[in-house]
Amino acid sequence: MPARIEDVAATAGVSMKTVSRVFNNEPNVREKTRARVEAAAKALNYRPNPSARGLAGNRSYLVSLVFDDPAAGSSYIMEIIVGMLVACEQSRYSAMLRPLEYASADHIGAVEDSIARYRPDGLVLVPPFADDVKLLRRLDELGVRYATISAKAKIGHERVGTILDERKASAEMIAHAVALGHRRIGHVAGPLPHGGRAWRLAGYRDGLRRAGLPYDEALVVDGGFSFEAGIAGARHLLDLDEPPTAIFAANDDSACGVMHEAFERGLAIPRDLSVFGFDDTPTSRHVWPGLTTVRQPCRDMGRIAAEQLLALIRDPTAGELVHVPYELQIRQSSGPAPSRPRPRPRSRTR
Amino acid sequence: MPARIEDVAATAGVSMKTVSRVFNNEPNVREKTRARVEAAAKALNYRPNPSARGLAGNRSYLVSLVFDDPAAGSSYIMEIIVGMLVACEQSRYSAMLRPLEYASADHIGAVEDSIARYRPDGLVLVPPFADDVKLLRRLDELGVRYATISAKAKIGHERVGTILDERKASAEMIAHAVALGHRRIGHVAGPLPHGGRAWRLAGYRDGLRRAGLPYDEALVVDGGFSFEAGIAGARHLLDLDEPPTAIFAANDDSACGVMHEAFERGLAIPRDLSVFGFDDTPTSRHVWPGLTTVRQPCRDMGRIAAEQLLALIRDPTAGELVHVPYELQIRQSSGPAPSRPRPRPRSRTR
DNA sequence: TTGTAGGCGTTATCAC
DNA sequence: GTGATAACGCCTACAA
Repeated sequence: MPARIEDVAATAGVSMKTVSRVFNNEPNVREKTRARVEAAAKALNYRPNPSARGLAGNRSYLVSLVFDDPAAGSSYIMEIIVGMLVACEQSRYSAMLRPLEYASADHIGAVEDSIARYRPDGLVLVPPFADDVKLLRRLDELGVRYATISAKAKIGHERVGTILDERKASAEMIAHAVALGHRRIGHVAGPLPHGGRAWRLAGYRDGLRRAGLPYDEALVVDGGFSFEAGIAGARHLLDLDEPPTAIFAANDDSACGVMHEAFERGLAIPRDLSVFGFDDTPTSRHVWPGLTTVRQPCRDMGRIAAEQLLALIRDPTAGELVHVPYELQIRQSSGPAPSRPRPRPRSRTR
Repeated sequence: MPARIEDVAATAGVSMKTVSRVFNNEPNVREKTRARVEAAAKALNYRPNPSARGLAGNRSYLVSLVFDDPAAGSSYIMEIIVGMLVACEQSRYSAMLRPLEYASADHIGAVEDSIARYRPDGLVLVPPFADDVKLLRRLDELGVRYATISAKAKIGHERVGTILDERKASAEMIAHAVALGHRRIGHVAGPLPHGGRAWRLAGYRDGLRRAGLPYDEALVVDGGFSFEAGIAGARHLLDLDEPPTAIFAANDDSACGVMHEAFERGLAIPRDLSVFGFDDTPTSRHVWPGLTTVRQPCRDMGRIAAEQLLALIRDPTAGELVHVPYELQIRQSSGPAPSRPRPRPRSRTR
């Protein structure tokens, strides 16, 4: 029922190929012809049939975002995909979501399977997939194009995508804490297989070192990116004989867990404890007090990664790794270090 | 490079059509033949080419989720789409996201445009699109199939999808407040064009009526679904000569705004003010105290809506509107009404 | 600068 | 139950 390229050609009085040229921005079309074709297309409300285009061109005009399923629901992923959609729109591509279980026995097989099924022209990978050397190597073998969104190019496999220097951002966050007078700063680290963990932890250590503060292993607790991990981490740290006056959590969800546990103990934030997060999720603005955290420009990252990927798809030598800026969001969860030892925990205030 | 249906046919010693029949679960294939085909397909790692399938079958095997762009980032949308993906996976469909601006001059045109461009076999609509009579009528005219996710079938246009009785849920929430002794209950209503507003407001009124409490217009403030709207709404309500002892916000984001404003004024929750939300976003668990709210099974809703839509696509007489259950999540933001008048606001406690 | 022929990999039609 | 053949709508290659 919809108009076909043939109809447009007939209306414009040109061949199908000319219409095709116009729609694909190919050269060798006289301006006047181009205008005539465009008018005809508009009159007929012509849109190229994506399936036909894909079949004939041996492409799917599809890029997929590969991420860890448990992260579904996070605003991070949503922002990335919306950014990707922006980039895709302009290139007549579409974007699809592939939540896969990174922890599963054969996550690389799952990625391959997804590729075989949907035949995307390329992938956008976020951590932990973006940090997985084996996966990247396999994709290279298969000749599958991909863009990575990550904290650092680790292995030279990453060719295009975005990089946000999480290590530097974390160090800056620690510097902020130090400037507020904090000397004992705890860290609830990210989950083990996740790239974010290493860089944020490294930045934490950098920050301490630069401030001339010792690195105390007792102040670092293995955590995770979840609210519950934050609670557990805070319990551990606040139960220490000499608890920290500030806690840097590896992401906002776990930072919220830290705040939660502090409140449960009757601690006031930031009077008794300062808390820092990472990601700047909507939640970080919505909690009280507002959470001091690191903003990542997720939507831009998604857009840029897709743009670079599309460039790479067009031309295998094109595209680059783009550094994107982070931004400290100083809110009310961070304040001066208590001058005196913290008061004994009061009973719950509810 | 990947195996084609022809290769599978040759390997299995049957015709292409027979392979096609096997892959599409069509009848008239002997069990033994089917097994042979499946073995051949497995050996060759054959996957049907989606573009070719779409072109030949005059379908796209694609459903798209239409939602209001500003809602991007909300976990609500993310959960819906993940649910849709589950349903799609099984039917060899894929799902795509279409964030559109509902407030734009011609949002119906935008939907039509999106359909023309991507040719989905069907749409899943969430509010406010799902509540838009004009849009639904237009889609019917165009013969476009759709499923709605909404609070109530309003107009008979909705044929398949999910319904969650937000009115009843809201009334129940008010009943909960009343049971805690609250008599003056404020409401920060949702945004005007949004279906959610009307049903949640109606439920609020139902709840009051059933408790024998008067409906006081002064206690209802036009709000929105944003954190900022919650702040503004709370300011208004808490500035009243006789402020409410409980506030029911139309969603969790605005409820967080209410909590924020209460804290800014030095009020303790729930001692001085009880707060209720709607949606059960991750944030509602992460704030302190935890927000009492209404859980919607978003992932199920997405899955069911997609399932019903796919059924409708297969058979125009199939599919139905499925009622899905809500669930009150009683957390710590709701507590007994203060027996005495609220103490005068203290200075900020930070 | 423009046009023609053939094929992409599947499904639909209809015959056997 | 099974198979041959013609679409499906576009793009690539080559020709003019």
